[in-house]
Amino acid sequence: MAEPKLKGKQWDLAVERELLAAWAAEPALYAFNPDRGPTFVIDTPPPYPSGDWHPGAVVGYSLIDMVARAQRMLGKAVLFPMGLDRNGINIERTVERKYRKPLHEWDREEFIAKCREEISRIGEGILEIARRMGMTMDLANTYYTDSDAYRAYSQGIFIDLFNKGLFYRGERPTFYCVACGTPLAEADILYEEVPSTLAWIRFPLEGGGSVTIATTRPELLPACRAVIVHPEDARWRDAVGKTAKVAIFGGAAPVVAHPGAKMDFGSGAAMICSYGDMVDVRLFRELQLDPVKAIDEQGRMTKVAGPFAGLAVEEARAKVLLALQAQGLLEKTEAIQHKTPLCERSRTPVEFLSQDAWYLKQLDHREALRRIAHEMAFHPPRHRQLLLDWIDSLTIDWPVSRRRYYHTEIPLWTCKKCNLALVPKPGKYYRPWKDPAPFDECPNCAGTEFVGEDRVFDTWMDSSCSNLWVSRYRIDDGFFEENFPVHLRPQGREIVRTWLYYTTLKSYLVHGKKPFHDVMIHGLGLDAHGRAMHRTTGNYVPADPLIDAHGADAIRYFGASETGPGEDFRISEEKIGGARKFITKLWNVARFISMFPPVPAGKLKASDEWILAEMNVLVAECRGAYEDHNMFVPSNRCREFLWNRFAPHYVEMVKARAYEGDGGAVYTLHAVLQDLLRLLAPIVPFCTDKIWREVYGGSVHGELFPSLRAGVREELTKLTPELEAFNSEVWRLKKERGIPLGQPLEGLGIPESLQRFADDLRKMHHLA
RNA sequence: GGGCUCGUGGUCUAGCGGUCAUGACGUCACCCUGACAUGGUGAAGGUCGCCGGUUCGAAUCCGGCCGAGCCCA
Repeated sequence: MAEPKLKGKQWDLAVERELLAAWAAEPALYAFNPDRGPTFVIDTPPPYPSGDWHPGAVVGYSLIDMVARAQRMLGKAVLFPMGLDRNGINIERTVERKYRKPLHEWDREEFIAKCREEISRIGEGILEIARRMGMTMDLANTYYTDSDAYRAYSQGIFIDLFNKGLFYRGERPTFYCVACGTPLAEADILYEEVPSTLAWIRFPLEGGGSVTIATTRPELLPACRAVIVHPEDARWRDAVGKTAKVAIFGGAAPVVAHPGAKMDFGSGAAMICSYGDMVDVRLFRELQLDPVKAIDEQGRMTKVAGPFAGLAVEEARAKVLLALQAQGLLEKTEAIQHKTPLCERSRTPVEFLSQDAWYLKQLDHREALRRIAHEMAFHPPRHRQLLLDWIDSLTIDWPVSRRRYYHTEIPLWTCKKCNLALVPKPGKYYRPWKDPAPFDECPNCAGTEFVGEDRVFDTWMDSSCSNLWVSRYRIDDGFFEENFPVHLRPQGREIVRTWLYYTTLKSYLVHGKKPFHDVMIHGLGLDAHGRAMHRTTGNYVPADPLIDAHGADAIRYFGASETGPGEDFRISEEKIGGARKFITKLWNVARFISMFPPVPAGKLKASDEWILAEMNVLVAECRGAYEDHNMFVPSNRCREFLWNRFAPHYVEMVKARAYEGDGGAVYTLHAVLQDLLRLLAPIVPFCTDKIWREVYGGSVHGELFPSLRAGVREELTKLTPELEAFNSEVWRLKKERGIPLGQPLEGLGIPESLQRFADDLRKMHHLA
């Protein structure tokens, strides 16, 4: 009896480790090689290291790796870089917590050194997981956004845009996080329902009567400059046009009819303060009111709060309520759930403060950005809307300056004499808070003394350069010209409003062009109940144990097959286990075929031609899907083909011929197996390669996808339903009559339409 | 309150104008058939969210409603 070349009846996870070692010795298979064919550049998301890796992220990056592998097998020269985004508040908070010392109490130099130490310690873990998962990014040349080279690059882009007049310095209300001690952009804000107290406060009206406003921020009373009511609100119609006296603090506040007032919220009347929320900001501008700073950068009340000056916001709120009560101006309080803007990092409520900040103009460019959003091909197309929605909802320019340390410095100096802001030449890494000014004299006033900017960039200023960096803008002009726009931006749905948006903005400002030809948006990894997985929610499962238990291929196959492109997926160990079973099935089919040494094509019988015709259908479908960066279709179609068609029908039909060494059957079995392995190689690179190595030698990862076989009679696929129904009928009859499958069945004729398969069918079923 | 997306057997998922609605996981029954019991075969299980409309014909197109999620106010 023939011996199978594949040993073992199951897919052995230890093989994955062996293959990793083998692959490490064959880097040329995955390296960027322009001679291979047309270039395909991928702008891989640089993950932020944080100890371990979220299983959803592991699946996301696996999908990206499948795209890269698929493009290689379509004949492209794939540039698949890898970066780590290591700038930012996350690592700073880690250091602050570890040493129990807030940022602004540190010596800057010392703090930066601690951050670097910490991030280097935890940064490599992600790369190790990527390697373990069989991902083929260029890990050996990983770039770091906190390297001098990358920071110099990011600064260089800033300097270009600065010289184009796209940045301005402004003192205007912005989102401000007291805990982080820095202004924030709209993208850094999240909204959550927070339990709070709605206070109904009576303001006396000049000339008699009163108006009752409802607010969750009574401590802002000293900054109240107006009261608004809805124009159609009958309750307050008489108050409109009069002047109210602000409770306790006694300022004058005109009562204005404005559609921004919500009739069904609280009393229907709202106070307008500088600044409680975005509505306040807008109305101050609209009604040309003079803002008052009631809260300072430390989150304490300023002197305008009189007796409450120096108190923290929360404390002031409680004391103001008590004072109101004492004066009989508090009508009632109500416990409500209030959507509160929080800082995404610290999860504390943000304030609106007037602060000096550097802004990048974005509102002026919305029309162009919308156009560009339409020029890029989205996969899936409907996710373009996520970007469009965000563009439409912007209300302020992008404040890019932050008062933090472990970030890219803003490369600016200000002339001491005339206050002009000066940028140096691009190309070097500048640290204006410690470097001497790179100027001799001010071009404006010939002043010779300069003050270095001590603020840093929002980290998205760095990451939004990634597509320029990987397409070698300013590094290799020829390469850049050929490969910009970059071919593909793959990323998660949750960072459309940040990474994708900011990259689009930057690329437009730098070049006026779209940043990418294609954008692939994958879904989020949720827990088994469909909720987002967070450490804080307690439903977090790290990726490592999943990989150890089920193997990289099973997780990859799960990720490819579980949901369609762009859909969220629930991390389910049961489903990952199901993926493992598919791999074992593939293994065993290959194990069977491996008993027969490959032969040149002999005379093909109808069954052989039939399965090759079906294979053509599968190849066409899979190639089309891979070109569209769709892993769902090939993973599922290949499974259906293998498990429901090839194995039960074709393999069983030709078993007898195979054992006789028939050239038609053996040739076809190998042809189909080879095609299947090639079609599945991007998704399950471990088991397909192991089988290929054992049975055919070499690596499947050096192969191209199969093409359509010429001379195949496509019309044979029309017989598929009938053929499979006939087999099913035989199995059912034998079961009904209690006849073992190996025993003959009497009195069943083969239908006329299937006569061409008669020999194979008779042997398969032992038909009499 | 507005915008977007989604609602298909217990769970997840395909189909997106045309014969008895796809597959997986799970369930039940039987079976070791010369690759596989991490297997095979068979079976049960669905008013395709609800209500209207277009059409000879709708899960599939249109409108409304209900529900879920995300984003914004």
